[in-house]
Amino acid sequence: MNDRYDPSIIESKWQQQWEADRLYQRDDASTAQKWYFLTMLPYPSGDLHTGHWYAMSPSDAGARYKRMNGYNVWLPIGFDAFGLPAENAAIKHGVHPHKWTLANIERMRGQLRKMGTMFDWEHEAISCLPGYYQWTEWFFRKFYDMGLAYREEAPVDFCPTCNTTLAREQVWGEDRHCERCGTPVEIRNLAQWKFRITAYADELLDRLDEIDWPERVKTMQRNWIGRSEGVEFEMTILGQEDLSFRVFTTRPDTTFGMSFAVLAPEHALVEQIATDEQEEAVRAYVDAAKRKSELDRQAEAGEKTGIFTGAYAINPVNGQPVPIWIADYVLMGYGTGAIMGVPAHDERDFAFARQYGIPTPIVIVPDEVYRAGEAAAWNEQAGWALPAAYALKEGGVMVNSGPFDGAPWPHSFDATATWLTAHAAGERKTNYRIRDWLISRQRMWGSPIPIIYCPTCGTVPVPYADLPVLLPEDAAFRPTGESPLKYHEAFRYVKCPTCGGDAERETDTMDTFLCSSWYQYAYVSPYWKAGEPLSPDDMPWDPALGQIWLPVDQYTGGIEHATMHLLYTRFFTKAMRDAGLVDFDEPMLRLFNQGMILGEDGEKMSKSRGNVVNPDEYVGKYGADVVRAFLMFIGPWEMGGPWNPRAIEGVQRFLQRVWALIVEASEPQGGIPTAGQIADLRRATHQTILKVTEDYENFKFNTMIAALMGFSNTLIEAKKTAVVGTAAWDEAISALLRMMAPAMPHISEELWARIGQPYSIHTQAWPAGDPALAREEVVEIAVQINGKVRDRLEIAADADQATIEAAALASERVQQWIGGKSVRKVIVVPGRMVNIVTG
RNA sequence: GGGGCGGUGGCGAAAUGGCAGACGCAGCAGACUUAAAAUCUGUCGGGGGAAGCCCCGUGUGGGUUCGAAUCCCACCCGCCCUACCA
Repeated sequence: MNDRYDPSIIESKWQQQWEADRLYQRDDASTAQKWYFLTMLPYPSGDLHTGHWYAMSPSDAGARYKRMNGYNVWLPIGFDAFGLPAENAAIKHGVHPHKWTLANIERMRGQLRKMGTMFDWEHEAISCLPGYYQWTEWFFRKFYDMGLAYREEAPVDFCPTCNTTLAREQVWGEDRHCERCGTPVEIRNLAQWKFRITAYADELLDRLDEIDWPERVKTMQRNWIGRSEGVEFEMTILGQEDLSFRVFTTRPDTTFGMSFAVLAPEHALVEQIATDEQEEAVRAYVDAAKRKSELDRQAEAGEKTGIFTGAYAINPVNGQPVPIWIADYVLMGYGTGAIMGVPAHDERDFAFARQYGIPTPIVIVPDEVYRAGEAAAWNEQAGWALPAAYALKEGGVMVNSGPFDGAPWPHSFDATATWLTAHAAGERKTNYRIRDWLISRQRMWGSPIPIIYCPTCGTVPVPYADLPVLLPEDAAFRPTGESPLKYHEAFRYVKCPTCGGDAERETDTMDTFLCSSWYQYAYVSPYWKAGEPLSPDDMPWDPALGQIWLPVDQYTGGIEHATMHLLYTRFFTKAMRDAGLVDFDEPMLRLFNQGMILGEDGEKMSKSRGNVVNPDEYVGKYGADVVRAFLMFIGPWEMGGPWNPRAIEGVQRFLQRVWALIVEASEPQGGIPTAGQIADLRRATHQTILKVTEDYENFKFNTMIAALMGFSNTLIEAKKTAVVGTAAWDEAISALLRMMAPAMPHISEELWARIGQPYSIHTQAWPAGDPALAREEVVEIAVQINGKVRDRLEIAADADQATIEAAALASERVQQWIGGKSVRKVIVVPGRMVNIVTG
């Protein structure tokens, strides 16, 4: 029998065995503590790539580790199966997206099985099947009833390549490009469906403090939500007291410093207030602003342009008139679309004032300056004062502000806010950067939006009992990328569910991020109530099972979803809670973001760079265990890093050595092992268990593998001695295999069987590390003189400080280095080192 | 412009206030072999020395400390996010 390590034989053998035994099937009856481990579901592009392996195999190891520690672990899998590539394939090859998608899924299932994960295939969910998307539609309908879904005509981002609108979160980068295809987006005015995610802005922000997520993601979400507290108040127009506009500011304490006001070009008041002399120029500016693309506006960020309207507004705090300008640096979409210009205390206003020679009175000075009575020196003639002024908030004091002079931050905010509330129709207001989630997509391959437009009844939601609105199976795809639904008469022209008259169906479909916003719930009981009529009182999953498994305990996935999927699914959960579907607030309690696996050249893998690593090739050559362990060994999981085709051989050698260690007979050793040999072996075993356990807990897979390599090297040495066959030896081998099991499930199962242990290693208990056995008896201590190592001492590990100090000073070498100098100080760190400081 | 992460041998990296470079890759030398592959053994940050050893070394410059890759300040470089949000 050829007894070399041959993964091609053992891996498929055990994969079949596990599946036949339903080893990883979810256990709903267990009394053990449940652990819902979720890794972001893949898009069925057709091939599992290295990135999937990098995300999934450590996740699987983490889940398996938890299982061996007594948890009732569930690791489900499914496919995010709606989306553009399927539609593009349909246009190109004439194959229906449904067929293309399911063929890809079939192929990827095979690849995923070869990874040797503990995925529970019996609860697989595919988002493009009617049994799944009936619930995606049901959620839309539910949110519509709750007032969380609404339709609005507004300027929106449109990707000309994908031929659809996008959510604000899906427009990336400086050039505002489409997150999927990279094309810069255009702005279009369209009637689109939106979800009122802004209704949860506060909660989405505040509950970030409650979840164990990476700070990085939390920061990104905080910035994205962008809450700012301020005051909105009214300004009237000089000579036209019936006209007014409102401005929003976070710095009411600077109102006395207002030297102009600005309206956004789209502001409704613009036409009314422009004076006759200025009217033409204002109209030209507004027209130019309209024509300017988002890109142009970006390109000239910093450079300010604007036009004077000829009108003046009254600053409510001092009754002074200030010129009203139009400028495109003020955005209609944020706040009120109008601002007060305080150039001395706002960088943007300053740039604008500079451009047009507007005065910049200083109204806030540093506390020290005020107390020293030097506030007068801080005026706009002093060039140094202005740059120092605009960042002033904390530690600033109001000056040149009438009755408020001397008010410090934050009292200055409160006092002026109160005054503006009483005297300028003001109110405290919180503004957010986050916008409502635009969910309409002008594409066919997504969940239909269950809405019917009736000339008589208006917008009518599809009745719950009529869900789901099914996608047609005979859609004709157009090379232009236009949605076939628009041209599908049977789909589009329907009777109104209310009046029975002729009506039209909404032909836009929903953003596929809706599908993934609730997939962790869909896994609980996939395709729940498929084929049955639905009602508003339904649950989208079996509530008894949901009680057991929800919410997700550990989530893993890439950082790229920080302000998309991870925000949307949090919103969904809060809306679901308010609909009475769940009784918790957050969908995923812990999150870990793995890094990105790069090509050999250290660059992102891409076909155009030609640096794509095909995992199948390496799995064929080395086996899944080697590929898994190698990906974990590369470096810290959160860091990612380049693929190195040579380094993988080191991991292969490691597994081959472990194989030989256990399978090959040892040279018979005469004699009996010494107590010291046994103690050394057990110490190595328990030290490794403690280290490896800690590393699995913290997802530090790279040092976990390194520790196992070190331990196996120790055992290979020990195999040459008489310890082989002792209880300590058996303990070591058993522990080694169980520690390898989560990361390298096949080889450990095979070797476990070969040493005669009961199937399966994956249902065994995790080895317990004993700190007493792991403790060193004798340690080497470095002796430093003035911080430089001059000697090393072997000393009992439990020696006290005095003993260590005496031993160090007794050393001849140490005395030589001290020379005649006096010892000023001796620092002893037990078990580590001594530092002798001489004078 | 703002925010975040990072910079350690030829390479991937350990070490997060206590002996820098664990573990692995590559390299070098050797064993086995007719030879090669595979495997095994040794070596492997730089400089000096016959050697015991000594000096230098974690992007750069300062600082705190008995002691700094680790903490603080300033700067340089790389990557990611964000961008006129009042």
